[in-house]
Amino acid sequence: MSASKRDILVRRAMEVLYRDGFHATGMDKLARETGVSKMTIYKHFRTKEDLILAALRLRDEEFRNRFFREIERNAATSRGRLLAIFDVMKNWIDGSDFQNCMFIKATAEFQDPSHPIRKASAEHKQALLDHVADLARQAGAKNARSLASQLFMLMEGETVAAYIMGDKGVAGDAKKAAKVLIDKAIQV
Amino acid sequence: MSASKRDILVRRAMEVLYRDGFHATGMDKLARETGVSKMTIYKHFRTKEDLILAALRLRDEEFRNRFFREIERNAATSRGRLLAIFDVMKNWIDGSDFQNCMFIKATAEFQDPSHPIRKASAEHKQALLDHVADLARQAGAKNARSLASQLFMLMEGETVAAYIMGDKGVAGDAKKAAKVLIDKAIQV
DNA sequence: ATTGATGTATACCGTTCGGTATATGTACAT
DNA sequence: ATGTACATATACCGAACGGTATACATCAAT
Repeated sequence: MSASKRDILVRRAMEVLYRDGFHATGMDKLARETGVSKMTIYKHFRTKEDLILAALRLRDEEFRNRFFREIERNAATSRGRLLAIFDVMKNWIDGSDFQNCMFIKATAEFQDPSHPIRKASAEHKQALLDHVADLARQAGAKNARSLASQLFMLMEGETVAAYIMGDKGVAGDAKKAAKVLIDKAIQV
Repeated sequence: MSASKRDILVRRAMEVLYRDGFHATGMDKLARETGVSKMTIYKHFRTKEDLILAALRLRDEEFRNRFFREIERNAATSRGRLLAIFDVMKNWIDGSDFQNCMFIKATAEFQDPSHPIRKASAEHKQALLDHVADLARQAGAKNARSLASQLFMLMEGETVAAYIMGDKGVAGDAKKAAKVLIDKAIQV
């Protein structure tokens, strides 16, 4: 199997796991939907858990890259980018492939905080938070870590609210709240 | 089986499902942990799904009651109660039995939005949001629905952030953000 | 003491779970 | 043409899944 075909396996597995859940998706279904036989899957991954971890790593990498590249495209200053977060959030939520955050889903399915899947999810969120904190620091916020934490919670809450209640335009309210919090933390 | 024993079954099932997840908890484990045999469980509930729904109904009722009773106990005015939400949130998160929101977990495990479990979860969140909106209206907020939506997202984000990252004192930041948003929406 | 009704424990149903042994393909070197 | 190395399809493993048939225990009425 070529290297690129292995990538296809992980990518398709990621899509199926994101769409259908982790426990609810069996290895037979993964083999069927990725077009790679179970035997071949197990050539590359020792266990289902290892495949899930590879899928999460791919998701983490792609999501963060796309997310922050989009933000940089939308605003030039650090302060502008803090607000642009919520434009990008809206685009994500409005997109047809939005199905909650994959890491929130993963965390909800695996109960042990020391489980590798839980650790990978925590690291993903920490990386997001750290990036927001960097922006806040660059923008000259009085308490950058606190502002970042506040905006981060808005992001997470917006994601969950949009998914559970079926949107209802929460994105607008999230951005309004973000603007108030940013203005308060970064006085001109 | 007495009526109260059925209540015990639902309560214990709720605790186990909340702790271990929905797909990861089989009927054998539920029988073992509730002390009620499978046969007897199926006398009262046609399917596992029906039992889950009963557990969610119990959780919804108890959580909302406790949550808002606690808020009323903590503040007298509507405006004070909007802020007190985040003290009660902190108490919940700091409690030893905090394991994320049961409805966020349920939503993460069941992918079909029209599934009864998803509907029950959406209704729970809608009821919470409505209550917050009532408080905002009573407090004389300029745009009560929008303020409620913003505070609601903070609540959800705080819950998820605390669970995924293992707290790290997000509650303090959530309350600070809430105060700013409330002050902005309710001018003295 | 015996009967009948009801509640429950046990053992089982077919299916699917994560994971593997094996047999068949297929491509290439000789 | 034939041997060889490797990818894959199939069929299978024991265990656990959601759900049920059945045998037994309990107790009230006679």
